[in-house]
Amino acid sequence: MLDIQFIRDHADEVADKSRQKGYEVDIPRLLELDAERRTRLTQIDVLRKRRNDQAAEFKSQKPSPEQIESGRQLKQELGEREDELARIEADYIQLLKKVPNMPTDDVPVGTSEDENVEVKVWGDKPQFDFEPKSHWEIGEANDWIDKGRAAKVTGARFAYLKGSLVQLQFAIIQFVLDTLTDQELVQKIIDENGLHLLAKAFTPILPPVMIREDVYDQMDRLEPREDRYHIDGDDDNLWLIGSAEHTLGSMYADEILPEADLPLRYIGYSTSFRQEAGTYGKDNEGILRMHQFDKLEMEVFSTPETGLDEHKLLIAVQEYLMQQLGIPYHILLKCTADIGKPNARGVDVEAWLPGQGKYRETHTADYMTDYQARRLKTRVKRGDGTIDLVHTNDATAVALGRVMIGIIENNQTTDGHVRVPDALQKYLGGKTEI
RNA sequence: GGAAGGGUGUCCGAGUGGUCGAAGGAAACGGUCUUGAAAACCGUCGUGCCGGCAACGGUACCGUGGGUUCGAAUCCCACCCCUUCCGCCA
Repeated sequence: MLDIQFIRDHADEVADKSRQKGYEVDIPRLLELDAERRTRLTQIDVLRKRRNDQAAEFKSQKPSPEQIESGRQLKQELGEREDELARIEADYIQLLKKVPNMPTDDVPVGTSEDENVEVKVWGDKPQFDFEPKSHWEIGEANDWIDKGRAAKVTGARFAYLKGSLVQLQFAIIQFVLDTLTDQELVQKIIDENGLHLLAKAFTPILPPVMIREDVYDQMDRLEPREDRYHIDGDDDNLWLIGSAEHTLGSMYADEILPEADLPLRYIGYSTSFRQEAGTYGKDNEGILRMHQFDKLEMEVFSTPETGLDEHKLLIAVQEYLMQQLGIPYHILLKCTADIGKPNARGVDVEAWLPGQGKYRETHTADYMTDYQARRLKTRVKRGDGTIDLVHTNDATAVALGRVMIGIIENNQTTDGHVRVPDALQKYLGGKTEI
């Protein structure tokens, strides 16, 4: 949610930028409701003061029947006014929640993901003296991926992963955890990128994979619901998370953190669940688009001043990991239409997939400024005693399925095996090929 | 699932109808003392909203929502969450 004071002060800008992000919000109507709400609130405060004064008077001397009657009338009027205000406020909040976060100045304006801007290309695309295969061809040949039996048991977009592919997944997990918990390495990445940040390692964390509806909504990630899985229960209102971000970013809701504790950097591991609504027929082969996939996710809580640098740190970590794994990639600065409602800035890393002959998204980095924190009420108490909303950042460290596709397709050998990236060999018992 | 207890400020914790935005303690911040530090002592010390240039004033908030009352942290109802014991169980 955006700060109403900011909207009052920058009404035109908010309307413009909301439109650029693809959200049509009636800002004049919102301001009208805001003004109405404030007028009513002032009137109600006057009535409340009268009630409080009266009550203070009655406590010292017994009220007469007439005084009790006037108090009763006051209560009734107050009740009516408060009901009116509640109705106005409900409309006001509903509209306020629709206003998206404002993009930072360097976010390109665009109307679809086609207008994302390529800002960097890394790595040489591998040259093969044979026709490169897709990951599903290699996966099936090696008995690593069984979608047929998964379809029987759970339906489309599920898979059994087997054998060496599973060991590869655990090797990547261990590699990433070792990397991000290494404070010296984090320091090195910060220094190399000229960031002004504390060298603090990431804390590994296993979050819940279910989330309460109210918290999901506060994170501003409940919509579109068609892409979420709801869990039916007698008295639970739980959803399956679509990303570890959902339960990581909300963990400090309603808390005021001491500034000395920041930044809080987490590396979470969890399964993610997505209905993939509206993707019928898209990416049906292989394991690129699944209803269920595992992911290592970074989440950072920071002061407002360091939020943007933390965002850049997360992108730098993504690059470091891809380079260590030797997967060619490029980076897209996402345009206004593609960054997402709570985002101020967003970047995608896309891996080169020789089997498909194109780049496909493997990572995303989202900078939310204080937009999520405002509704979650996650705040920081500064050294001088003032209270501010924290800034939140989340970013993929590794989406296991998609990164494994990158490894399989880029490192495939003539005889249909896969070369293990140097960085992972020690986690696979020294194996150089699977 | 059964039984009991409980949710109060950054934290711990008192408070069963008006004198309570809330005792006391801790932490934090400022100061005195000290060569310095610790200790001791003094002081400051919740958040949101509305109005105001500001000092400040008003109002709301004691898990959430409703109710009773002239008046609710305190009484009633519902819900959420936590703890303990029993049952079941990876």
